Amino acid sequence: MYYVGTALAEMTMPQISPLAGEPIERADAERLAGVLKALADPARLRLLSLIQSAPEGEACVCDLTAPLGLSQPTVSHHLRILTEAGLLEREKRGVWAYYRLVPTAIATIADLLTPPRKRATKKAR
Amino acid sequence: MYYVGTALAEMTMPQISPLAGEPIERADAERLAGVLKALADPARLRLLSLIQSAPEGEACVCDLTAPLGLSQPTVSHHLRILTEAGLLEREKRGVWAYYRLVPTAIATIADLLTPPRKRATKKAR
DNA sequence: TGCGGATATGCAGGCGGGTCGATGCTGCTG
DNA sequence: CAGCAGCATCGACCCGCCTGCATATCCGCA
Repeated sequence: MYYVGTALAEMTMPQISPLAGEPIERADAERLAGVLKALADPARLRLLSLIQSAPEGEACVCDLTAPLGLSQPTVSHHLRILTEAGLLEREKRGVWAYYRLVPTAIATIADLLTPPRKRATKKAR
Repeated sequence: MYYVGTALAEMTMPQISPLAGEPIERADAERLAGVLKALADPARLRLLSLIQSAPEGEACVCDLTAPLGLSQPTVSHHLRILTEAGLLEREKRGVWAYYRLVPTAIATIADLLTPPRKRATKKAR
């Protein structure tokens, strides 16, 4: 849950294909589980959704506390987890901290989950 | 974590597309989080992988305890969670209980996660 | 320089979850 | 019918996590 940010990257580089071909390795299972844990929370799913649908695709903490109905520290906590998981990126402009989705992060997770599809090593299409 | 099995079905019927267009609803977020919670565990990911790569695409508990290095009750516990989440189906033949993947369950989750696909909503950039 | 607003961090309480050992249940088999 | 093997359930322990309150930190502004 700490360097899972790198975990996502490490899983995309080599085509691990977790639920595809052969049994997944223990280390890979823990990495993927770490990223999924970051996703497996109602508040964090709503945060991702809110940020993604925000005007410029970005939002600061002060815009997110009210829709979620959670305290500011709690929202910051969730944003931290999502960022460390590699799903969000943070940019501080002045006093505000703007969060936006890491472009292909979620799609990468979806690909890792999607089973058969015949894992093409590079691009056979 | 109990009737999430139905939750998955309820989310596929209408195209909720959680992380797509507009902000996700609270109830939908909880349903999706429930299914993701079932996935967000190393042991359960390995179980899915082991079962999926088993000879006939099915496996009984006794085949799964050794590879996982977990006790039989713990394995049964995880299989129960996966089954209730709608990811596995159980068939009892004689003394053995055979588990297999629910055909499109994981792919459905992947689809729910996969973002807009350039849904012409508002964001024209 | 000092104040105020926006965030992040520390701390603590409460709850849910992963694990195991013991036990109950069911269906084979001798 | 008795014994046993495969599996599920129960109870308990412990750890991690979600949450809020209090506080610290950072930055802009007067």
